[in-house]
Amino acid sequence: MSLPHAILTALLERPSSGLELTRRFDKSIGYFWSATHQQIYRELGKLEAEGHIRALPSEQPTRGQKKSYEVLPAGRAELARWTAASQDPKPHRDTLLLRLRAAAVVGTEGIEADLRHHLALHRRQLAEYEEIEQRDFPPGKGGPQDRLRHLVLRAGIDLETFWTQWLTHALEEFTELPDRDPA
Amino acid sequence: MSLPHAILTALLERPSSGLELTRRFDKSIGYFWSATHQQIYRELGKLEAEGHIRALPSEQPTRGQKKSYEVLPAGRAELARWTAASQDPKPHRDTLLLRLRAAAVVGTEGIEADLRHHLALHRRQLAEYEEIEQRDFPPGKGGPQDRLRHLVLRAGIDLETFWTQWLTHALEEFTELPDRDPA
DNA sequence: ACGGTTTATGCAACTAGTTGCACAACCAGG
DNA sequence: CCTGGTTGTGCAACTAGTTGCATAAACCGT
Repeated sequence: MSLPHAILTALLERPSSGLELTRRFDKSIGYFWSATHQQIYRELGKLEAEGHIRALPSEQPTRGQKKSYEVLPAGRAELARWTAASQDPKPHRDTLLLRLRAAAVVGTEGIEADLRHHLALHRRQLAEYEEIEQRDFPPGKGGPQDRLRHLVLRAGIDLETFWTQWLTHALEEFTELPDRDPA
Repeated sequence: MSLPHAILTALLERPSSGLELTRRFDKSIGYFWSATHQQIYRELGKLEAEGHIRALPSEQPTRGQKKSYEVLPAGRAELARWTAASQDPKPHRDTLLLRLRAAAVVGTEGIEADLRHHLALHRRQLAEYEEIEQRDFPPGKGGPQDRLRHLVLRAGIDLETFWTQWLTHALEEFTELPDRDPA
């Protein structure tokens, strides 16, 4: 039940069309809640039907015509309600760790290359986050809103840092491992 | 497409019935790939139909009768194939970070209590992992299989460590925050 | 031998997310 | 002007995971 609230947050930050939202998800909110454009369009339809958002009345659009949305008071209220309500953390899932565990049983064939691949991706993401931090959060100032957003970004940075370190360590272990199949 | 492979791994480690699997998922594999008993039963049915596993022929069971499964060669081969094949990491989703971002727009009401709740859960999980580490991975020895499994456990420990630190830091920030609504 | 609890398996319906494709408008270049 | 790429919206079908419930046997006290 998070996607509609992710969209409400994004729309409160700035009213947008479906595609604009999709792009903004790709490089901001999507870092911790990704969504495809189809999910977003479907959800926009629902939110509009529920009276949480409305299309900006600039022109009446048809297919292929841009359509922007803004949040209505009911939508803001719903977002505030959801934000304040406590939620149990969903168990997280990680395919790579699963594969490593499987590798302990059926052999490590092929995994090392993939560890390198993941390492490269995490390094790239880390660099991107750090760039954003330098651009958007210069040291020492910013109101409460900025403090919160910075906190979220820090989580991203620290997570990526963790993964690059862990993957580096894992690769070191691999070089020490006898490379025969343990099965 | 990970659940069947998680099950194959678990069954290779030890043949089990559906409920035994469910319990083992709750306190081992489920740490990074959780599943409910319904998912597991459904998947066991599919895996059996595909010839990847078979019911141990101890007795012919009906409803309410324990039924254990073991992995067939075809199942082991499939697991090896899947383990070796490279996969793109799935984007991860985190409701708490999303809520924090929403809080920057609609106010921080109620979130602080939940941060404390999450902190408690992560601390508990961390303690559990560390207990497992002491019990199952005494320093200095172990074959390649143990090295790999320890590596996976380390990822869990380091992740929980990260979260406890980040949440602690976040709570500190909160005490410094003016507690009025930024909206 | 009965009734209640626990153990164990399973179906059905639902919710969320993904994939593949269709289609309209709009914008260049020849 | 028409053709082919890009932008933007959207439907339909599929896959994965969750929730709620049904059912059967086993075990246990009285």
